[in-house]
Amino acid sequence: MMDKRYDAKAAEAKWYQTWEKNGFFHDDPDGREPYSVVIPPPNVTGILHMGHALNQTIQDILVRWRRMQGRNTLWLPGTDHAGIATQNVVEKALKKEGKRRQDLGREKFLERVWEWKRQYGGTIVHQQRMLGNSTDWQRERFTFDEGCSKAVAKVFTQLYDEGLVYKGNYIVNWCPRCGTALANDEVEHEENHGHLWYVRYPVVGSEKGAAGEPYKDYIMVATTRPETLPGDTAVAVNPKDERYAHLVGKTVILPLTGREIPVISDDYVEKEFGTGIVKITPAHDPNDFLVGKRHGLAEINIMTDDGHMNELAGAKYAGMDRFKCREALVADLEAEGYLDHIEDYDNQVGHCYRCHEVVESRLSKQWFVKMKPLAEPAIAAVRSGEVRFVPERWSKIYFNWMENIQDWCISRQLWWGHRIPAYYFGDGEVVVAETPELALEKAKAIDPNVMAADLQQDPDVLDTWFSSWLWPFSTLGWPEKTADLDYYYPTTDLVTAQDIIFFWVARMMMAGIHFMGKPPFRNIVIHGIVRDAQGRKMSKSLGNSLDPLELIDAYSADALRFSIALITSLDCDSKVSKEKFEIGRNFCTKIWNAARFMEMQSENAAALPAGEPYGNLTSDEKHILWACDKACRKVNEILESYRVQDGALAVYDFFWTEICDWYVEYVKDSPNKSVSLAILRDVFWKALRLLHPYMPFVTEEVAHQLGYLGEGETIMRSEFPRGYTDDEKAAWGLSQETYDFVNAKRAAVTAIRALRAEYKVPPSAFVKVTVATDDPKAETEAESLKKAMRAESVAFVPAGSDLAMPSKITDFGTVYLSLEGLVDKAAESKRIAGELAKLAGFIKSSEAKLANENFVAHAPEAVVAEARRKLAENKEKVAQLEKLAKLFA
RNA sequence: GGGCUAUUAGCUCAGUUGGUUAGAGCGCUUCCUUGACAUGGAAGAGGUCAGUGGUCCGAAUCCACUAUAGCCCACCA
Repeated sequence: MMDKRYDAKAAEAKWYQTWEKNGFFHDDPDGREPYSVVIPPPNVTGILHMGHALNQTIQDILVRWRRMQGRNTLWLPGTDHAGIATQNVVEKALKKEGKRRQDLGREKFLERVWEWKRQYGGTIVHQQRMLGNSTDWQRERFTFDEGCSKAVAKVFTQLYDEGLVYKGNYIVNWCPRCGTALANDEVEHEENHGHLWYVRYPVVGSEKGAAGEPYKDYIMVATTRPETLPGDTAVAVNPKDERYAHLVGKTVILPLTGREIPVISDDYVEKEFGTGIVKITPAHDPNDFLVGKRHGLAEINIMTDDGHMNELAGAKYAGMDRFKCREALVADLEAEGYLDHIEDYDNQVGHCYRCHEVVESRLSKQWFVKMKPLAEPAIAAVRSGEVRFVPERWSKIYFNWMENIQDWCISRQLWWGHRIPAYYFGDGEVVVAETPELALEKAKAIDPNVMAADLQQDPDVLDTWFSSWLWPFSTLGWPEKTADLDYYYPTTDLVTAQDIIFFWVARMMMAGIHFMGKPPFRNIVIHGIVRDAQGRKMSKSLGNSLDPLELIDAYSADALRFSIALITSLDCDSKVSKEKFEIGRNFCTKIWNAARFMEMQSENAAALPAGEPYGNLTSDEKHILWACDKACRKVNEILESYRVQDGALAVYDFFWTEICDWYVEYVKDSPNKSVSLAILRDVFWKALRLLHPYMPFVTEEVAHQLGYLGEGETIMRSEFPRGYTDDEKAAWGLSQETYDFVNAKRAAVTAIRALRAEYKVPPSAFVKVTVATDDPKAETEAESLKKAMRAESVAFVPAGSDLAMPSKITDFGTVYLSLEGLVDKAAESKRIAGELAKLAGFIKSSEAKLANENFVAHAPEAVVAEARRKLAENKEKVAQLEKLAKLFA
């Protein structure tokens, strides 16, 4: 006996264990068509959030569906070592002990990180199991495991040998808190309410003025960053700016320092902005850096790597925090009469995407990847359609970025990450090799006397994304030639949110094509971001996050998954609130109760072999089989185009409306119960399998409870329903016509129920019903109509008959509710008048349409025919209603 | 500054190549507890599809402009 209530927690724990233990998530390469997906690896420091839940639910739906279709399926899980994020977490822990990473030293610190990973790194991996992910845990990978690390070293070396990796002294984004360089896209720009300081730079040779105005002749410079002033090596004007043409070539005095700097002209300067004169600080601004290169200016670095001023900023400011220095320096400028005035000014300021510290532009030696040569074939692969974005519009954004791609700064001044395989020796010689041994070989080729101990490995590590961009093939064994790599690469689908198209998707495209010769996936499926009910991004600081684990606890994983699928649109972001997950929970309950009904009825179900013709079927039986066939085809078709939401709707409607609301109600009073139940069993089993990708646990549990599956079997490897064959449909006498006939019958039932409600007939009361119709089939439905309408009797009279009783006109015929003296003539007359008015409107519009020659000539035949039919039908309805109206007048 | 997207019922959203009288869930109204299920059932109310103009026999759907909202990219100090 099934329990009255479904115990989701017990079922979910039990089935996940069973699936994993029996290896149901695992396939080995074979002769079948593969379907492979790699999971976007979450940070090893991460905890499961709604974004993961959305992303992974979509993937698991696709994966389970394909697996049930018989494809050899791989969904590869894993985590990302997340350089900065993880290092920050461990450093924070150290801080509590009053230590810094420098106190431990590199090796000890890395031991601590690995220790941390062993202890806490499994959190998210455990949480993913709660979702029901059918990921192949036997193939779980980590971006910092041995295999991935080999791949990283190999890739770096190869790119270096090809001249695509180079080291250069460039201005980079620098996070003073993390103490490392950041790539451009690791910087988040935020609106900042700041100021524009107007500072006077005296022209050399001008006379000293009165107090408060030290020099008579000066030029005025506007800046948002006064603290960088000690690093200025020029001021610049636009070459076309006539106001300042006379100044170019002259020299001005840098306030507070007394240093003399030239006035130069450069197109970069906007005449309209500020005063039209810019201070140039090549070591602390990316634009100024380029201007400096063009004009051969000195680069003066005035800051330390932790955001303090150094001695080059001047003795007074050395050691000062950069923002403290700004205040101090502005105060000094004012005191000395250099500050003209201050304006409020809003601009965008870059922040570290990890710790949110204000990013500093800073000159330093870093490693870069030349991206243009890698980007070109990656652009071509999408242009040619070899790789497809779903929805397609994301390709535009991809092209836009790829066509304006900048070189990628890949070195990070961290300890946690893949160490750069570059080795220095002798007098600035460098070799790059996959291992220290190979490096030594290369070094010996340059200088035979070099010993292993002479080689100094580059202290920096690589950007985390430098391992993630290899994920689709490094996880399959590359650079080894493995069977997995051969079979599962390229992967089929990549499912991810829009926010990592640049970080990750675009770079995987480049690496895949460059190292494997083929793009890493065929379809890139981009879904929206989960937002709160107000449309805000979910974040810890706002406290508006929903915790998927809490939702699973409250409603079950199936409920979470189904609700997410139902509210997800690939085209836009989804707003969610806790109540939305009740939909899934309620659906779960509905499935459970429908299953209980079947169990209770099971003794009535004769053992009819599935697939055999059932003999003479009633119209309701044909109807459910036809609806089931439609649902199966529809769901397959929908999932083929990744419309996970539409699939959920289709199966929800089929299960709830068709099976539960109508067919189960029919079965209760069916004249030949054993056949009706056998059909229900068949249809129910198909419905369970259609639902399984969305709600894996409850479907598995019910499938076993109802005996569809035996010990050791699983729904996740049973066949995904494709609908009935033409032979079956013919044998059972299914047709669109029968289907429509039953829909009409339902309309008649609904009409009587509405009349009962209007006339307040108690639900317990039996009524007399008369149906006016000429359809000879109608009479065969008398029994089922009686039950559904709760009628004492159903009589049939010819169409066009009119009785002085409340009635509604339906596709089935006109249904009359016999009330024997209870008829409210006035109310009925009013209702009829209302209906007539409505019909008059319809008739008018369809007459106008049919009178239009162009409509008849251009519209598809079916549409015109339908319009004609509808018009005739409405006219008939009007005639009938007018007769009735007289009776109630 | 450049690019993208959205605007449909009180709320959240569907609406597949333009084609009958625009749908769902939640919420709301009325009624219904010995019935598989009140986490349920039945019947309802509720929309000039943001606005204006255009193309077309026909527009929620295609085009243009306007309004509003949001996102992404970008070096205006």
